[in-house]
Amino acid sequence: MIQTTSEENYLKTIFHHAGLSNNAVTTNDIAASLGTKAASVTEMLKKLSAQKLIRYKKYNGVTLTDSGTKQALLIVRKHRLWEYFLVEKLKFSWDEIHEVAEQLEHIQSETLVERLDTFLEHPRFDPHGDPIPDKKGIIKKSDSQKLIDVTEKKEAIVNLVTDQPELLRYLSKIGISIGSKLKVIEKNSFDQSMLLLINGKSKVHISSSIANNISVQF
Amino acid sequence: MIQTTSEENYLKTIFHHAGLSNNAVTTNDIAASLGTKAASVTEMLKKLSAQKLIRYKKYNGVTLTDSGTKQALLIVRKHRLWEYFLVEKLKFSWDEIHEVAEQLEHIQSETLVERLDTFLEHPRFDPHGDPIPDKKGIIKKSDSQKLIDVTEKKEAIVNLVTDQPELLRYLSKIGISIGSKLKVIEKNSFDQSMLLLINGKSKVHISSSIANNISVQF
DNA sequence: ATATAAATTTAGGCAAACCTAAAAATAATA
DNA sequence: TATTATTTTTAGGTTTGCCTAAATTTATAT
Ligand SMILES: [Mn+2]
Ligand SMILES: [Mn+2]
Ligand SMILES: [Mn+2]
Ligand SMILES: [Mn+2]
Repeated sequence: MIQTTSEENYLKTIFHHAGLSNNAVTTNDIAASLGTKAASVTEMLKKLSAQKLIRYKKYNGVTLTDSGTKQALLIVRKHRLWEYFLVEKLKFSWDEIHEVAEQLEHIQSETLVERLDTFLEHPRFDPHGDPIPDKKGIIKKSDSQKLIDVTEKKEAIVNLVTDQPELLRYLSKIGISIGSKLKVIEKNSFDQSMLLLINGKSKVHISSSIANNISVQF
Repeated sequence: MIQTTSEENYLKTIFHHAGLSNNAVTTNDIAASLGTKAASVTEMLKKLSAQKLIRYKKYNGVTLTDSGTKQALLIVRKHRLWEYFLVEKLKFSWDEIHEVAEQLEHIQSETLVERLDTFLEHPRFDPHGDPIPDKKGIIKKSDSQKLIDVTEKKEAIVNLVTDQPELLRYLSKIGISIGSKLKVIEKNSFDQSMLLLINGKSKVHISSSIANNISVQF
């Protein structure tokens, strides 16, 4: 069965909130993410539940069924493939793409997704480092940790940042991108802010809320 | 002001029916094209008229205003650019693209259109030979005539076919594509059917309804 | 010129997706 | 535990874009 754009957005939001272990997601969280009101969410949950895309028990939050997860993964796949396309082929910068991908992810055509994937040579990560689910919905998660949790003073490589335009523009400004080498020079235990050495060159001080949105691997 | 997908489809339909001289288009024609009912069309015409995208006088059909024409041209531009992309980059065949382009043409992002156009190196015609309006909405129309009107027995080159999947598949089957060289060997004055020589090789008999959907130049 | 037919508009409804305000259930706190 | 606060659901509306059926206007044919 084909979903409406709105239904797809709800599925995707539930997926993002639930995390890999498919935790229950609350009505309010969904409303906040989608910029709608709780009453609207409740209505939609009933519809999705009737289609067996979610498990819904009044007042108990929702989880995705296998079918719902599959749908959500396909939308995420499309979103990330399009983001990759926009950056690699159309030369968009990483902070300009999310909005457009939000529209493109709803284009209905199985052929389109697969041919796009082929054209792009099966990319594994989108421009923010988020993994692109394969055709079967399989995501291989790389081992990375949040920069804020890094204690060692070894060199770390940026492999994931949060897809938020303002953050992304700020990171560009201070010279951080996917693949950047970071060394934590100093960590303020009071406010969790950090002094970083970026690519062995510039020293930059970042707040904890920035550090919380960057992940690295060693 | 931003139009809904539905409004955009109405504008585009009116544009296609009106032709270059912007003739008045009837309610019924619009309804037939869009697969809606006349009553629904009347309703939408009022909305478009209120936005000054069309000139509408009850019972008198509609014409596009300059603003409406501009909008319609942009949608046509997007449709054709995406069709070109699907064929040239994603290796779709010319009969598979219309449906997908119908969706893609409604993606809202000026930057996207312009970067796509640049990426594709400013194509002038879509895969069916339809001209792609430039950024300013200017279409350069090539001098071509319908195959059905060809009398001379000179060699003609196919430069435009109607974008209808079934027709396109049939043309592919008999070996006609954009750029094919055709010579009219025989013309039946009773049913307007023709015997063609295609690319100097195969002889094929086509009905008038096929000949009516192919245009050529000399 | 009338009568009939066709095209168009109006009237009244429906479904999707949103809303606000009120009611009900659950959670937190005194 | 009783009270208060928060979360969620229900009830009742709105807008968009569609529908059918009936009324109206315009076109066609006798
Ligand atoms: Mn994104
Ligand atoms: Mn992303
Ligand atoms: Mn087309
Ligand atoms: Mn075309």
